Amino acid sequence: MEGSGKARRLPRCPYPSTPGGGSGKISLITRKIAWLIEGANYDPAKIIAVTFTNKAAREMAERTRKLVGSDTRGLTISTFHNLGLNIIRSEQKRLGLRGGFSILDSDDSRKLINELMQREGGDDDMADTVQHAISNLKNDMLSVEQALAMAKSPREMLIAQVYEGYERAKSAYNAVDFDDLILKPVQLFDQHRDALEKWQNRTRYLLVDEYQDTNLSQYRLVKMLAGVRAALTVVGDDDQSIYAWRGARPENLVQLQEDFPQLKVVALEQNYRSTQRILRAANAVIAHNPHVFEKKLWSDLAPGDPIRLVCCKDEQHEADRIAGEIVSQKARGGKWNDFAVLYRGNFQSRLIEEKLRERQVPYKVSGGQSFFARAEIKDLMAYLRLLANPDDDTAFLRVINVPRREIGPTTLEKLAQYAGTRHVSLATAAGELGLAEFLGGQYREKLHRFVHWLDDVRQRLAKLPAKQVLNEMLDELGYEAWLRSQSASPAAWQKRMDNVQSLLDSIHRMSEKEDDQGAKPDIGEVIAKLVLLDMLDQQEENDDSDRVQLMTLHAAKGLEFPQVWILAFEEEVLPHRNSIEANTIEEERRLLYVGITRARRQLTFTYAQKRKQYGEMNSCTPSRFVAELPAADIVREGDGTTASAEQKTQSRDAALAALDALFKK
DNA sequence: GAAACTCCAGTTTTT
DNA sequence: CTGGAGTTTC
Repeated sequence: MEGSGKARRLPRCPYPSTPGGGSGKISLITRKIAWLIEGANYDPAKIIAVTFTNKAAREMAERTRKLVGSDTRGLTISTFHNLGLNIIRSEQKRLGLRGGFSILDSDDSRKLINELMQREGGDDDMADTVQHAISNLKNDMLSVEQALAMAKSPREMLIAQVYEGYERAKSAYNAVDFDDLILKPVQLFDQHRDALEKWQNRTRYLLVDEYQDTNLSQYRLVKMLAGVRAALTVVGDDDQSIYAWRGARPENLVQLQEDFPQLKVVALEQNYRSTQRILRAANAVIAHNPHVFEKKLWSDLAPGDPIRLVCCKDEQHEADRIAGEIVSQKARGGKWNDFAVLYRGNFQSRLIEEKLRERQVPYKVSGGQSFFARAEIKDLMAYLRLLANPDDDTAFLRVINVPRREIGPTTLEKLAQYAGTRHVSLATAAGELGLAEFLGGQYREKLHRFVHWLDDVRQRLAKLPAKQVLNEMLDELGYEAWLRSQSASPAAWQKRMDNVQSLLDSIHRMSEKEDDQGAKPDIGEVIAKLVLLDMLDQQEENDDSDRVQLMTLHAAKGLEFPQVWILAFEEEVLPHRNSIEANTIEEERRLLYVGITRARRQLTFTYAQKRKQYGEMNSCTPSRFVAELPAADIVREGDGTTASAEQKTQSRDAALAALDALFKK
C-alpha cells in the first residue's frame, strides 16, 4: 500500500501483482492470504492478519474477500487491539477480570490520572504528560514495581506513584485501558504456557501490516504468537516510520531478522503510484537518512511534471495562491477529490479553509474531533458501560448528573467515603442500606432511585432486544430534552440526536450479528468492540462527496492523490522547531518522504518569506530539505523569476471569485 | 447556572 | 493573535 517496503515470505506466492497504489504492501498481504487458503490449503480459521487501524483492517478484509473464491469463514483480520481484546476475553478469569469489563479510552484514562494526581499533590496541567509517561512505561513493558524501583528524580517518582494508583483503580473498576489490550495478552502468555500454546495453535499463520509502527509490547505479542514455527509475513517500510514519538520502534524490523533467521527479505521497489520525478525526489531526500535496508523506488510511468517550489510573500499569499490554483486546475477537468493540501500541524488548515470558502470550493478537513469524543456519545457510552459493568466508577461519575439528578459533590464525596470503607464500587455502595450512616434521607433516596433504575434497565437488557431497551432508556432519562437544553442551536441539537441515533443503529447491527458459532454477542461484548471502533471512519467511507482534502502529513500516510500541495516548507515548520531541538531530524525527513510519496502526478511545495505567528510577523527560511531535492526535477516560482504573470492571474481570479460569492448571497 | 473574565500555550495521534 | 480552560461574578 505504501511507496515501498520490505516483505518476508515463505514459499513462492503465485498470485499476480495488482498494480494500484504504492508498491502494493496490502496487496502482498491479501495475495498471501489467498495463496495460503487456496494454494497451501490452510484452514482460514487459523490465519490471523493484524493491522493498526480499523480502516486498514476493513480494506484488507474487503480485498481478501474479493481475491479468495472459496470460503473464508473464521479468517481473522483485525487490529492489534481487537486481537488483544479477543485474547483477553478468552482468558479473562485468569487475568482477574469479571464479565462485562470496561475499556477506558484515552479521555477516561486522562481523567482518572488527573484525579489521582490531585491526591498525590501534583500540578494539574501535568496529567497529559503523566498519561503519556505511563503509557510509555506500559508499552515498554515496565511494571509498577519496576517503575517505582527505577525512579530517580522526584518527577519519575511521582509518575511511578500515579502509575501504581492508576493500575489499582483500573482493577477496582474492572476496567482495562488501550495499552492493556496488548500488554495483558503478553503477560498472560508469559505466565501460562497452556494459554500460549492454545493461541499458537490458533495461529498457524500470522501476517502483520505496517511493522515499523509496532512498539515493544506489540512486537512481543507477534513474536509469541508466531512461536518457533515462525509462519509469518510482515510488511513495513522503515522510511515511513513517523510515530517514534508515541513508542513505535522501527528497529523491530531489523530485530525480526535476528529472531527469525529463516525469514526471507523481499524488497518492494517498483512503485505503481507516482511519476519518475516524484520518486526521484523521494529517493533523493530519504538517501540522507542512514539505512539498514537499502532500496530505491522506480517506476514504469512517465517522468511527469517537474516538482514546483513556490515562494510566497506571506501566509495569506500562500493560502490564496493554493486555493486559486486548485480552482483554475479543476476548471481544466478532474475532481476536487484529486487535490490534497498537506501540512505539519492541524492549525495550519485554517487559512486554507478560509481561502477555499471564499472561492466556494468544497473541502474536507481530516482529523479533529473523533466520533467518540463527542459529549452525547460519551454520555451514552458511559451509560452502556455502567450497564455492562456496575463497578465502572468512571462511567458512574460521568452519568450521575446527566441529565441533572440533583446529586451534588458533597453527596458524592460521602458516597465515595462509604464505598472506600466497604471496598465496593460507587454504584454498589449507592444501593446498600449501610449508606444511611453517612448520608441523610433525601440524598440517599436519589442515589437509590438511580441505581435501582439501572438494575431494572439491566434486567430488561438481558431479555429484550438492545435497541428497544436503549430507546426506552433514553426516553426515561429525558435525554432528548436534556440535549436540547445543552445545545446552542436547533441545528446542533439535531446533529447530536443524529449522532445518538447512529450509535444506536450500530449497536443494533452489532448485537444482531452472529459469530461463527451462530451466537449473538451480549451487550458487554458489543460495547467493548464499539470503544475500539472509529465510527467516524465508517461515515467517511460512505461519504463519497467530491471535496478537496486537507490533512496533516501524518494523517496522509497510506493515502494517495493525483495532486499534492505541501505547505510552509520552512525551517521550524518542516522540520519542526521541536524536532530541530530534540535532534529528530531523521523522523522529520521521513515525514517529508511520506508526503512526497502521496503524490501521483503533481507535487507542489510552498513557503512564505514572512509569516504572522503569535500575533507578530516573522521572517522565514526555506526548509533545509529544499537542498536535498534533486535540482533537475524542480522548478522555482515566485522568487522573482517567473512570478508576475502568474500572480496577476491569481489576483484577478480571486477578485472574480469574491464578487461571485457576493452575488450568491 | 450562565456570562464575563483571566490566563496560558501554541506538532504529529490510533486504539 | 487565537481558542480553550478555568475562575469569578451576578
